[in-house]
Amino acid sequence: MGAATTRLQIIEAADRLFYEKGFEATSFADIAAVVGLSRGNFYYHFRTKDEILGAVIEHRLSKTKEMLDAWEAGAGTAAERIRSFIHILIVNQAKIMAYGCPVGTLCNELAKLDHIAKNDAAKLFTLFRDWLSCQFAALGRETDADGLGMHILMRSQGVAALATAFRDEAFVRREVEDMDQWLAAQQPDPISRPNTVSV
Amino acid sequence: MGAATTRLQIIEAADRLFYEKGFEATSFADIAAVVGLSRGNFYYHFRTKDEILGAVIEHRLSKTKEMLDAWEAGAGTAAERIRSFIHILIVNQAKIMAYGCPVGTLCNELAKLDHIAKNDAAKLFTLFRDWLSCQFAALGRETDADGLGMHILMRSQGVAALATAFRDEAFVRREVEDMDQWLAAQQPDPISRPNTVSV
DNA sequence: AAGTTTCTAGGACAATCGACCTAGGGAAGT
DNA sequence: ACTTCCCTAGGTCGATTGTCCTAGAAACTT
Repeated sequence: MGAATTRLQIIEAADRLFYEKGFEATSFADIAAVVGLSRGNFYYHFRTKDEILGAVIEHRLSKTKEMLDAWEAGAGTAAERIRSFIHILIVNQAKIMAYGCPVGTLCNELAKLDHIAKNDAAKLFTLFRDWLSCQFAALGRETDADGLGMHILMRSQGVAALATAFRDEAFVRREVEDMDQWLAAQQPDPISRPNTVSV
Repeated sequence: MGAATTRLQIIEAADRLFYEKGFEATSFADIAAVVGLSRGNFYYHFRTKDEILGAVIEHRLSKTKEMLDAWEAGAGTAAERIRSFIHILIVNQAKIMAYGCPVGTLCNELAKLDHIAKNDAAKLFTLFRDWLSCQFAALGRETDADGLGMHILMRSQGVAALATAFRDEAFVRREVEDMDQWLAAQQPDPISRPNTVSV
């Protein structure tokens, strides 16, 4: 088995464990046990825990970028793409109710630890933020696209947090529906329409 | 110095450290150092870490209950009381941007650890949930009071999560203002008005 | 086939963790 | 004065942590 394969296996195992157990609560031994490696061999691939964390964040960034690019390449409208984002809460409901949002919980843990990589983890949020901003701009809301994107991001974070605490499926469904309705009610910004722009 | 005093000092130190560093990342030694106790003496007051966690949660529950009761006893309207809750995000902005919401982050950590006390921590949310539900009922929204309360709770959780990740004061202000406007737009439920109730 | 690089296994390290024990200080009551 | 009991200090325990080292197997090159 190639080193690249083993490395990827380690990253994916660490990715899952960091999500399900938390970064600090996951030990070298935990990851090695999942992949089926000795702790010594493990050290060959990653020398420090921070190194694994960096690789996991990078891996998540590229996976997320891939997902967003795939949505972008799809045939739907900008509104449909935003709906795809909102409905992550439904698709991943079981995991979110058990462990929360992978991005939000990691950022929170690293913030508390005052970890060097806390800003890198926040880049995952920035990825979603910029993508959402793009979609709202495509919807004709160039003026407040970033604010609208942050609003959707904020709501999905809030739903995820309460879903973990209360484990209430009906609540998640209700709030997702409310977000859908909110999105449908968003109209193109009149200020940005060509005929109203002051030239 | 009385034992009760020492015990309270330990609880308050643990409360702060659990919030700022996280439950797992806080050690016996950390708490003892803050209070100025030896680890041995510490053991006299609390035998296990879970015992401290239980005391901290209980302490937070009673402090929160006290705060909500004080708001309830105040002279304002139900809408003003709800606004008091929303504006926690402004009052505690600095700490929230550094460490997130004390309730949300603790619930998340305990959920990941699958800790025995995770449901006890969630009771802190229930406290806010029930109180908010009461306020919306007093506002004339008996029918969907719980849903509206959960909505506000959800939003404040979302704002706290993104505030920690982005450290953007303007975002917090904007979203708090949006919540205020949303609240002001809530009208009494027509179904629950006496003249429309079917008797 | 020989040599060289890549990968793996398992042990060892100091440090820290939660947990536990015991000896003694000190105030209170008799 | 003396006993009793609440409180404190410091040491110790095994387990686990992240980190590191070395010997050897496996794979590739020539």
